[in-house]
Order: sequence, then C-alpha cells, then structure tokens
Amino acid sequence: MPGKLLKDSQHKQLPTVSELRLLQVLWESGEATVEDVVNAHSQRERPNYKTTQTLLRIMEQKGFIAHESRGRVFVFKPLISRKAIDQRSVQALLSRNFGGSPTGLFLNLLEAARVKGKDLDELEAQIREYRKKNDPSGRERN
Amino acid sequence: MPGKLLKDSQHKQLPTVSELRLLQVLWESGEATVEDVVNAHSQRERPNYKTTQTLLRIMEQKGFIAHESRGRVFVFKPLISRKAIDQRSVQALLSRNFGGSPTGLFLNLLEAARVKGKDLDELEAQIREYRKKNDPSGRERN
DNA sequence: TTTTATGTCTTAATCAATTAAGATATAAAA
DNA sequence: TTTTATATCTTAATTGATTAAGACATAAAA
Repeated sequence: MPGKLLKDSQHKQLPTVSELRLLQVLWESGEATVEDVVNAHSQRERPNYKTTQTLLRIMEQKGFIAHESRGRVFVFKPLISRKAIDQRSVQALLSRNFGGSPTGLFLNLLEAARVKGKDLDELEAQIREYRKKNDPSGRERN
Repeated sequence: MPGKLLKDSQHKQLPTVSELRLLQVLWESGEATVEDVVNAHSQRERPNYKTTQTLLRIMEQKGFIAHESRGRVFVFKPLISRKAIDQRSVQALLSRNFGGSPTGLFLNLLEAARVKGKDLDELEAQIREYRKKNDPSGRERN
C-alpha cells in the first residue's frame, strides 16, 4: 500500500499524562536511552522498562520524539518543545472550559492557586514586562 | 452485597470533553431532560438522543449530576458547579505542565491567547480587584 | 381499553491509553 | 567463536471514553 504514510501525526495532538512525564526527561537531558529515561525517575515512581519502551515508540509515531541507533541502543530526542506543548495545553483548557476567554481562565488561576503577596507582585511585574514587548502602545508608566 | 455502595465518585475526577458539553447545558438551564439537553445544541452539532442518555447516566455515576423522575421522564440537575470544575481543571494543568507554578502558566496564557490592549488593562484591573479582596496588606495604591 | 409514541434500560462495538510479558536479535564478554 | 546479558520487536490484556442500537416500559392518544 504505497503512498499510505500515515503522517496523521502533527495534528495538534497533546501528550497524555504518562507521555508528558517521559517528555520532561527528554527536555531536561536533551537526549536519552530507555534506561536513561527509567533511571531519571525516583525509586518510588520508576516505570517499567518495557512499558517505557512502548510509550516511547508510541510517542515517536505521534511525532513528539525521534530516535537514532547508537551501538545497539536507541537514543531518543524530543521533536517538540516544552513551550509548544505548554501553549497547546493552555489553549485546549481555554477553549474547553472558558470559551476562549483568557480573563476567565486568569481569575480562576488566581483563586485555584491561592496566589498571594510576592507572587501577586511578580504577576504584575510580568504584565508590565509583557506589555513592553508586545503592546508598547498601552499606558506604560502608570 | 450490602455496604458496597461504590461511592467512589467524588474522587477529584474531571469531566471528559463530551461530558463538559452536556454540563454546560445543565449549568445554564439549571435542570433539563435528555431532550432539553439535545435541543440545546445547534443543528450542526446536535448529539444523538441515546448517546446523550448514556452520557448522562455515566455522569450521574461519577457524581457530577443527579436526576429525579417527573412523569415518565428524568430531569437532570448538576451537582457540581462550573466554578468547581474550572478550578479543578486549572489545577490539573498547573501540576501536569507547570510543576504547580502559577506564574509559569500565567506567562503562557498571555502568549497563547495573544492578549493585547484592552484585555491587558482588564487583567491588571482584575489583579488590583483580587488583591483588595484577598491580600489587603499588599501595596494597594501604586 | 387498546394502540402508539417516546422514554428508560441493557448491551455492545470501537477506539485510545496504559501496562507489560514473551520472542527475537545482537553487542559485548568469556 | 561461543555464550550471555540486554536491547528491540511483537503481541495482547485491561481499562475508560464514546457512540449508538435493540429491548422493554409506560404515559398519553385514539
């Protein structure tokens, strides 16, 4: 069946929870073998080797990562950045729960995380920073 | 098998995407029959009656909603508020993608939603408002 | 009272996520 | 070169989400 390359991947997919756990490892180390990925976990939550192998294969099918052979082992690298995933995740939540309204999500974020004191200051600082970069026309020096 | 009430429900679960669609209807109308729920959708995305029935039953098992018989139909009501679900969702995203850091999520929110101009002003206003309510010790009149 | 339209109840097929065992291949050790 | 430890490949069981058909019950209509 030539021509059936099933490149259905890049289709806006989000990693599952277990996939995300493994992706974190790849983002931090840049590249890793199955063993590396397993050992990057604490004893308490170390995943099974075979299970990890399967998950990595699936993630490769989905286009999240790629591998190359080195000796007899596979070395895996992320193809998608943490930032890209984070933004996709935020947008998914935005449209599912808040009808796309960022302010709605924002208010819930303040309350859900019980943001206080220093963190509030930091948030305001971030807005000012962001405003400078992305919206220099706004009222800057208030 | 007495005593086996399987009240495993309230266990911090999040509604799935399709469940959330139906929950929206119940939140808006307060209560609704299967037919009401189906008809609350636009022609384009109207779900199947039987499918909706099944979903409502599952949602009841999960403790999201309850029903009472009225004549020969069931009338469903939400048991959980939109706000509670929104906050659970935000917290889930927070811990999965941002290690619990609200500022990390916040920055991605600004960028993912391309917040600009008036929305930025509104965000800042919301912070001031929130600060008054929850953290009156902070620097209020800057 | 009989018919019927419409509701609920039972069942199940399909698909993706998750987990992991067993078969097989091979680089490294003896 | 033979052995063996370990890696990948193949397969599949389990679970939950999603969708919906068919069986059965019953309020309302005729």
